[in-house]
Amino acid sequence: MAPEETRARHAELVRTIEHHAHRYYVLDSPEIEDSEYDALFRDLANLEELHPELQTPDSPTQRVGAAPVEAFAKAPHRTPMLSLANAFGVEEVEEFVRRVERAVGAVDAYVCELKIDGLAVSLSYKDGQLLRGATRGNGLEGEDVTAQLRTVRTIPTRLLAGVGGVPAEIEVRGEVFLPKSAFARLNEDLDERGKPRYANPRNAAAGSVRQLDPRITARRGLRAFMYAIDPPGEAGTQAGVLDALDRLGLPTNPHRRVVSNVEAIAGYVEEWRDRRHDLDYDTDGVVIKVAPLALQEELGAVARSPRWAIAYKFPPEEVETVVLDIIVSVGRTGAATPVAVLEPALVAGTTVRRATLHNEDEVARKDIRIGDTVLLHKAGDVIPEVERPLLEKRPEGAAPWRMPDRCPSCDTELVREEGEVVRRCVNPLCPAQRRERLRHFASRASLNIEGLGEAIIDQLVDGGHVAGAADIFRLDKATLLTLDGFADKSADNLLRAIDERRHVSLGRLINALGIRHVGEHTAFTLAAHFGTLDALTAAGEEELLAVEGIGPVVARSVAGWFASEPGRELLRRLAEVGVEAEQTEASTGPWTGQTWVLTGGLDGLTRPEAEARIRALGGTPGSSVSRKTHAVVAGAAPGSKLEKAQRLGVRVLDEAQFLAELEAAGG
DNA sequence: GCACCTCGAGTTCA
DNA sequence: CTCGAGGTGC
Repeated sequence: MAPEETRARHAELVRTIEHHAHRYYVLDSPEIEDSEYDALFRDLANLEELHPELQTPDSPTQRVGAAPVEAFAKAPHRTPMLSLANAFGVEEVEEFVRRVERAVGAVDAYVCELKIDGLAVSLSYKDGQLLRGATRGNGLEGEDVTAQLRTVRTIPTRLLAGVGGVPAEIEVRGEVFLPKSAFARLNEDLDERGKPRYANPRNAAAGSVRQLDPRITARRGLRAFMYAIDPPGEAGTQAGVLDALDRLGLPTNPHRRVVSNVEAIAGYVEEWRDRRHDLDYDTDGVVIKVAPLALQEELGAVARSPRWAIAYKFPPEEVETVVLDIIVSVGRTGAATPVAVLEPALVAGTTVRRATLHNEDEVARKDIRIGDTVLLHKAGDVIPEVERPLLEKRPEGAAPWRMPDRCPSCDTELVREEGEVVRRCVNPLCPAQRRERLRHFASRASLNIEGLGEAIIDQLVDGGHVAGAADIFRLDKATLLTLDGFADKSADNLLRAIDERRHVSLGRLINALGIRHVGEHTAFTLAAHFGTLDALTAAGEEELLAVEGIGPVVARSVAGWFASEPGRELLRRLAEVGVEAEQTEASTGPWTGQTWVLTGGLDGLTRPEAEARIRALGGTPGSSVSRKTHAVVAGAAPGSKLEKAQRLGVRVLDEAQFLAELEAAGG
């Protein structure tokens, strides 16, 4: 290559890389894959290696590769980095607005910004060049992490020159964070190398910035959003500050909003309470700032926080709480499950009092003891999960938990079968099991008797009105009226709901019987194969084994149930009260053989509706993603299934595309 | 015999 | 959602 060509190629690479980096931080919209970016980057590095004279201090390649340092130098802040006062409810935000407006009169503009859960930093630029990067530290003095922050792709080493040129000397402040996706990759990598994981993205970001070797920082994939600038220059409001940062090529968060009253602030908070889960970074709240900088100055600061801003904190997703007790609940199959009774704690918007501990091995593995202070979070934002005990807070004398030997409900011995993890109560007459079987019988996937919920079943059992499933169909109005909260109308409604279920689909009825190893899916498979309850009753183990998806364990369980005295008795009594199965036919359609998996919330239709429409076309609604999954429909706030689908290369549709495909298929 | 997919069972709160 | 375990295919 001729020297001028080389020079031109070098300049082009630098321009392209800076352009893409700019898309990343100003617009938060990557145009290209990381791998493509990395390839461009390698080209540039190779070129500079061959032609060192082309390399300048602000070349993108100079972001990485600085030598490790021994320790961090102290970095005093020119003006203190304040922290914000917190508001834990919307009322406290209202209070803040009142306080502000009492002091300076009506305010017509507030800026709402997402509060990024990362690490506060300050960047100093001189004549447009990144001079120093520092952590917040104690607010007065932080640590000099210039070499580390230089590796953050979205932090420009050189500011863009706008219309007015680049300010001679400025300091900007913001938050450095690790995207959730990069966090997941990092932990996977640490696992592989047998190193301890980071507990959350914030810790990982802090740990990555505080790497003495910036080359390690460079590999972590940190990003940043800036929100303050000093001096503000022409900007007259906080919104103007953010725009000015954009113009300089500094990364800002795009999801900000200027509002004029407290209702609109509450609206922003409400909107992002859920939407934030769709972002690839953690947010722990919303920062509300009085927009005009003149008013900010007038309001000033008290102690260590400004009076013109407040941080609204979302309810925490992870909290500490105390295990008051570990009780054992008995399911319909007799399975004894340990459940932690907790000091009520607010997590992700709800008060949690209990959390399953799955089984005794799990309790032992996590070593959870009564009296322990534990870390509690919500798996998939719904199911509370005890993560781990905080050993440093363990009370003296707390003993390891032991599974009881006897059923808490009927005092029968609990048996743990060879090779199984669960212990079971083997008494078929156990009251706890009987109650759970009734709940299962009436539940949504079984007979779906509307209005016959757990509380009412408990009352019916406790009052001696119902012992077995068939007794439900013998209930009369006088009995119902003796129950709590039942009046004329509610009693009639429940009786009608029960009566409607004397005719149900065979699949539902089989599921309702509560045969071990037979759930919703297998029940419908059996219904489709045998067609009638009589045919299924007559089927032997061999005949069952021939059914696709039925193996020896299930075949034995089904045949055994229909041959057993309690099984035959239940069938006899159900027939007596007029419960009959309807013939069911397997539906086939354009989607036969396709498994569709739904994740996240749908807008236009409910989950059961969506599943019904998939079935109507012959498809199968699935619950977990594998390579064989036909497609994944990702609604709002999709869970881990989306990630898995992407990893396996399974097609992902949004709700609109899903509806379009449904219509196209004739459903 | 193993890997991978599916399914069952248990659980939380409003 | 998670865990364990049954079923199937290589």
